[in-house]
Amino acid sequence: MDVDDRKLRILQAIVEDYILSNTPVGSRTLSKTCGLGVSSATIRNEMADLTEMGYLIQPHVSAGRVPSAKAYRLYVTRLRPRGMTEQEIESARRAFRSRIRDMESVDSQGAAAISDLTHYTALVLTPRQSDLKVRSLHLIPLGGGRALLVIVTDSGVIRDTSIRVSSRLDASALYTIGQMLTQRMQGLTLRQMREMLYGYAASSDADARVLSGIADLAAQVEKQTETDRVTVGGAHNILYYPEYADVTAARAFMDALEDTGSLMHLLRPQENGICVRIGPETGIDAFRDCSVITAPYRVGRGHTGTIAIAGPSRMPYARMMDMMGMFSQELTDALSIKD
Amino acid sequence: MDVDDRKLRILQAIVEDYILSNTPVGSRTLSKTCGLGVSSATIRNEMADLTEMGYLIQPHVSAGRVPSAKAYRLYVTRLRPRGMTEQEIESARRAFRSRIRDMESVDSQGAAAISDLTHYTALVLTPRQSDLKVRSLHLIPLGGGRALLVIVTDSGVIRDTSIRVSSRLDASALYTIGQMLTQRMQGLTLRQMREMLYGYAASSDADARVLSGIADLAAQVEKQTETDRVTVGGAHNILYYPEYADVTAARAFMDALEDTGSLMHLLRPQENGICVRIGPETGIDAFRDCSVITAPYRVGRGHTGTIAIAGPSRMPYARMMDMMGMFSQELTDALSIKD
DNA sequence: TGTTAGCACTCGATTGTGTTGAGTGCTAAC
DNA sequence: GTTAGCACTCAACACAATCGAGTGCTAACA
Repeated sequence: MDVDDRKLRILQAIVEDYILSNTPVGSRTLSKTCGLGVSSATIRNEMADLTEMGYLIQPHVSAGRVPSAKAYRLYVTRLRPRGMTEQEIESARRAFRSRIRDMESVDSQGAAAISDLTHYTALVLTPRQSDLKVRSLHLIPLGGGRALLVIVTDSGVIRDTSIRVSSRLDASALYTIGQMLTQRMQGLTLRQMREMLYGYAASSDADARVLSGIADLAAQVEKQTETDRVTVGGAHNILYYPEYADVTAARAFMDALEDTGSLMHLLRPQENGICVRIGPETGIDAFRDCSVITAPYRVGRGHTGTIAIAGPSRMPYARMMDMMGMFSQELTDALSIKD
Repeated sequence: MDVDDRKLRILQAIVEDYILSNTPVGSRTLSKTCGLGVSSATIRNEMADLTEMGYLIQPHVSAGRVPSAKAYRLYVTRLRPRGMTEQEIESARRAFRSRIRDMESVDSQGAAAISDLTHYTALVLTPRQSDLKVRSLHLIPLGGGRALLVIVTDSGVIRDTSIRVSSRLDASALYTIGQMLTQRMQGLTLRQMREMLYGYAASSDADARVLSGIADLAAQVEKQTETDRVTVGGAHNILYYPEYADVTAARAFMDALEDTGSLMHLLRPQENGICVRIGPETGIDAFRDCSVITAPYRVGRGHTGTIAIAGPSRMPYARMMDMMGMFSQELTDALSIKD
């Protein structure tokens, strides 16, 4: 048995009805709305086929049908109707732009903006940065034997940490040390730099000793750059979906959001742009009835992060994919250095 | 009628039983647990009195009694038993310390740590910073006509923003400008500095023009320093309390957390250290059945922020107050500059 | 005067029983 | 292949019955 055109149209009508109503769709209503001009009995026959093929699920015998994950998958890949209009996208774009003014905290601001604009839970994977190339290093005196280390990389992303230094060093001394460090480290990746710093710390090199906490520094750099980071925003949005009227369901969802390990796996950058994972495709048990739409964004040259939204599988996929595409564009734009 | 010693003991037993069980407390169980050696009938008489006085609430005629906000208030002010042991505090302290390594993002890290350690929702009010005094200013080249502005203040808090500069300026030129700016601005408050910057932008002063986006800069400084910020962490924790088994309740709570205006009012620093607001005392309608414990923390000299936890009024007050005291100490410690 | 045993009473929670109605599957006719 | 007709199913709802924890009150007691 294959999915002919009529079955496809019926399936589409069911999916779209269910996305709006969140109630099982019956043959009667369907015969009116799907526009095929056939009776409910015919629809019933088709629906029985679609159920047998695994596209529809019957909660119980006298209820209508609910789309399965397989149905959504078909819906997303073979059908893709009604995305957002150009105007809708533009107005969302403006709203998004106004919310990511500062590049520094793109993760938290981005997650907040994305969740607010989509009404889903937003995820932002900030990529590991140990492959970024060092452009320059700067030391700024904070007083009290501490200095702020600012690392400028080729992607414009800035890492800053406060480190301990000898309190004898004044502003200009620190400036000079910064210049010296820049000279030595320029062009290295952050990982290479870290290793070089560990090397200095091990040797009792005269230059090394000017920074009393140089091993500390290397460790800090490692900590901040070696791991990906996942930021979650708008988790509470799911409470507004009737799917999560049961608190235990909501709890399971939120607990899954705390498991950064599996989230990272889920958000691992994909080659192929915007990517939809439906239900079991997410690989996360608590997301069995959820869908996740991911989109990459580029930071500088080639380093990619991921943004995502997560919500009930009953999701207006086309619209959300348009949204995610726009977010991805905007972030990449905002984070690229123009020079 | 006044609250004599026996009434007090009964009230205490009820509050403590209810905090643990979250079910209305009956006279029968109470006569066994409160250790007064009187029968349930006697207890019933006392409970009737306490109900009349407004300390207890009867959900319905055949249920036990539930403490009112007034009862919790009495419990917190007149009785205060069983806080945390020295060991418990020390072990929590160690856990907390290990989680606020970086001073930079004390708000988000602090909120996360506090909510994890208390299992309540954590709030952090980062104080307005426009009264902080400028210690030094630094400009770091980012390439592409942008520079990072770092402002070091007397409390060691650093604000950094990326601003637009003339692309002709190289690292050393920016360093010199930074020194110059430091000379002029040192000792001013951030607010005064902002006004001076606006002044520069208005005049066509030669010095002003080196920074092409000087008005932009002033606006940024204003935006980042003029407003208090509230950071929320662990909002999902409330889903674990049976009080919020109903999603609408959980939703109301989370919505209240989005209303930064009233939260700020709630978190406005208090003179008197750790402060407990019970139910209506919070002044927030959605927190009618919640309690909020706030504690101040000091940033540098005199500028205070606030940390808080929010959760069901049924809360182990003494333990939580001990916790908050410890957090407050630790944060103040971590944020004070030793020089 | 305070305490206690006894007892009738209340009312939420639980369980059980119809009733309803949306929606199905099947069959026979078109 | 399509459709009308019809028996059937089963969640949802409403309603009644039962249960029991806990009360308030009264009368007896120390």
